[in-house]
Amino acid sequence: MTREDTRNRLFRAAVELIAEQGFAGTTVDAIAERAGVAKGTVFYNFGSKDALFSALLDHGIQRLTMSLAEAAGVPSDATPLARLDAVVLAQLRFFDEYGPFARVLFGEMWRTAWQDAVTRLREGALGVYERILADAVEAGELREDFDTGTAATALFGMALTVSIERRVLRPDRPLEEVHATLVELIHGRVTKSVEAG
Amino acid sequence: MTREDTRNRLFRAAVELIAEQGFAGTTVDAIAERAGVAKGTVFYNFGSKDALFSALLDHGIQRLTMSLAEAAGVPSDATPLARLDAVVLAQLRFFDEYGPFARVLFGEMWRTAWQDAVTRLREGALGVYERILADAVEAGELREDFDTGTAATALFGMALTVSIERRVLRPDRPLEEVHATLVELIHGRVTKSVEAG
Amino acid sequence: MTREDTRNRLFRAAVELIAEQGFAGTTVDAIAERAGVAKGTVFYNFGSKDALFSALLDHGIQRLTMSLAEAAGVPSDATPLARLDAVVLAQLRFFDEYGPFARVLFGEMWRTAWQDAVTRLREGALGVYERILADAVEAGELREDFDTGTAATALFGMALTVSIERRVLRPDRPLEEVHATLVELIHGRVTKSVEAG
Amino acid sequence: MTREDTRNRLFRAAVELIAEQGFAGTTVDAIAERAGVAKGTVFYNFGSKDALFSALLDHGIQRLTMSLAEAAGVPSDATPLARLDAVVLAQLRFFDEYGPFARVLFGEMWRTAWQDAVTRLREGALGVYERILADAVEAGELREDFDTGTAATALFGMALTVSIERRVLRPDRPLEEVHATLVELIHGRVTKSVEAG
DNA sequence: GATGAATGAGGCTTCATTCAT
DNA sequence: CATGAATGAAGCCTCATTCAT
Repeated sequence: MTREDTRNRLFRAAVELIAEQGFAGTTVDAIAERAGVAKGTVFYNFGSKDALFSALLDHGIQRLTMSLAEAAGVPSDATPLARLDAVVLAQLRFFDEYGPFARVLFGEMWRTAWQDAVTRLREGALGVYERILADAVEAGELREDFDTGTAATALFGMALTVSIERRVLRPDRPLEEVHATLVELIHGRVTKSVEAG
Repeated sequence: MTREDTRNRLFRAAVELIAEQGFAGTTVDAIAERAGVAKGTVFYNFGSKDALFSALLDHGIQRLTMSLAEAAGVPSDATPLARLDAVVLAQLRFFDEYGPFARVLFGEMWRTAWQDAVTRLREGALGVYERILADAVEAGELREDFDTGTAATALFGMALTVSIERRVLRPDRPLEEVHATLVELIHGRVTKSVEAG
Repeated sequence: MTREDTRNRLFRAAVELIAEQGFAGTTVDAIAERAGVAKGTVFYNFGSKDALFSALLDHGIQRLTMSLAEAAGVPSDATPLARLDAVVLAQLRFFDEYGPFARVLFGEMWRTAWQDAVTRLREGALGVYERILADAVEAGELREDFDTGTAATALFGMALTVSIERRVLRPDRPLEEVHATLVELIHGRVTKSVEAG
Repeated sequence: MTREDTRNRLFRAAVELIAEQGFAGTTVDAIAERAGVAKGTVFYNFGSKDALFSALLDHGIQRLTMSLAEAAGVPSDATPLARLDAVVLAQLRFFDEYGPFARVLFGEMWRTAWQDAVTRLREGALGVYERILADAVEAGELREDFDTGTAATALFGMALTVSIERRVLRPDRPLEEVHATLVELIHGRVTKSVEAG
């Protein structure tokens, strides 16, 4: 499957380069060179730089969604809270493994050009968070009119921002410690002694 | 002060356009046109497109830092927790008012080109969060080795992400409700009934 | 004869597309697609895009020449003038049937690249006109030093231009009316009343 | 007027090159080089290669129309027939002087891309012919239902084709002889002895 | 005979920057 | 102080052609 091989190599090269230098800062020349093919091959396989990026976004979002969804469902009888922790950890792990993609998502996602991708992200990754929160509402753990949409975005953005900052400024910090801090934050340990006091 | 006028108009035009189309997607031509001046004037006043953007980032970060710092300090005798809420509200308000800037920050901040700006952001805006958390540690409200740096980033990223999403997808939602949701999240209301149960 | 089939389909596709978009505006990809074959097949059968076009021009010029020659010779004892009318009608009919070819001829014939084809056209189609005019000279119907070459070109260009314009702007107009107008023009009806007066 | 100078030089260079090699065969690089400016200047002044060509077509058509109209109107009391001869001569002269333009017109005019230009040509240059023929109809020199539109196209195409052929194959032939031949053709000298006989 | 993935030279276009006015 | 015409490096993209299957 030569064709598929070529596409995959281009994919990988594009993700890496765009993560390093942004979409605009990455030339098709560079992508082709890193993939070890001629420039024309990029266009033969994807039609345009934009289309390549779009396919790339789709692919990443799909993988991210699957990772979070899997974490959210195992074990299926866990409390919403436990599942929330698992999803946050899954998100941190995903961006740890596919670090470049986090940067891409962060940097380019809000361009109006990729609104479709944003929609898919909302329905996919954010949807996982939102469903857990909705379960918590249903289970009586959150008040009826809790804004699960905003909260889902907040949790996702929190993990995303922390992931990027860790990569850029403190790559040596263990993932588990970061996760512990976030969990503590979410679970209200911050206010515990205050409320206790 | 014609000079200052021109600079301000260029500033505003640049922020708006970069927010809409990103840094790379914004041309100096477009900035000049929206500001109502000739293209040469941009270079006469700022030297280069990068320098304009850099000045713009600095300005925004400085204002943001001041907003957060002010919120953090009034009233000075409040508990760390109350001050944290106030800072989150201040951040939401800032991005509500200077919305385009949030997008700029979100999209371009992590480019290696603007590392200085990131550093200033850390020392400024994130510093405000971090100091409050440090106060909480000192006050015994958080355990000694709590990672205030990561938590500060998480809180900042949470408010930032929510601000942008609100502007893009739900601009009619009252700011206060969004703030209430975030505060609830941070304060552990999410887990309350669970822990209570 | 699969081979011949393929060649014919490529021929038709090429003529149509080149007529619509010109030689340079027509891609080998488009020709292959319209012919329903793979791109490589074009090169397998014709060697190059230029060679395909060349073969196409030759074929068209040969057919055109045959059409005109046939009209010029039947009946063989007609006056030069009657034969001229018949040739003009034949040319109009030819371009009515092979309309796209007229556009191709019109648009690309004068490129220095296809000088050979022009030569063949001169010797063929224009030659038919020229021979009739020469007959008229010989028959004393035209003065000895009448420039039959220029006149042949003029008559040919007249019919060609009118053919194209009819296809583009007035396809509903009956061919016979167009022919009548041209004949009237050539035969000097334009000046008749003047001369009569 | 540096700007206008530049535009004019680009104009001239473009006409020459496009006449020599066709629109598609002419690169913007070549146009810029012949005009003695940088490539970017072409786009600064005309926006695109297409726009340059469009402007060029417009300009040529306007000039051609003016030349023909002038010839058609002087002297104003001449018979329609005399004015027709004058217009044919004017067209030959125009293409003799602006020879390259004839090729451009001939080769590119029928592309659907330039339909506007074709419309202007019809209303302009062809209109001049048509008006004279209409005058002839009104003056009783032509029958009432004579198709002046088709005849105008025929006369125009005749002169156009002859002009190009002369440039390509017989540039030494005096213009006046060519004109004489065409006039003879139009005026029915071809048929004279026949009708007389 | 036919295919279609891959190529790479070459084209059009963009745009930050310069500079003479 | 400000202008805007001009620049040219650099980018995206097209497409005729090749070749292994």
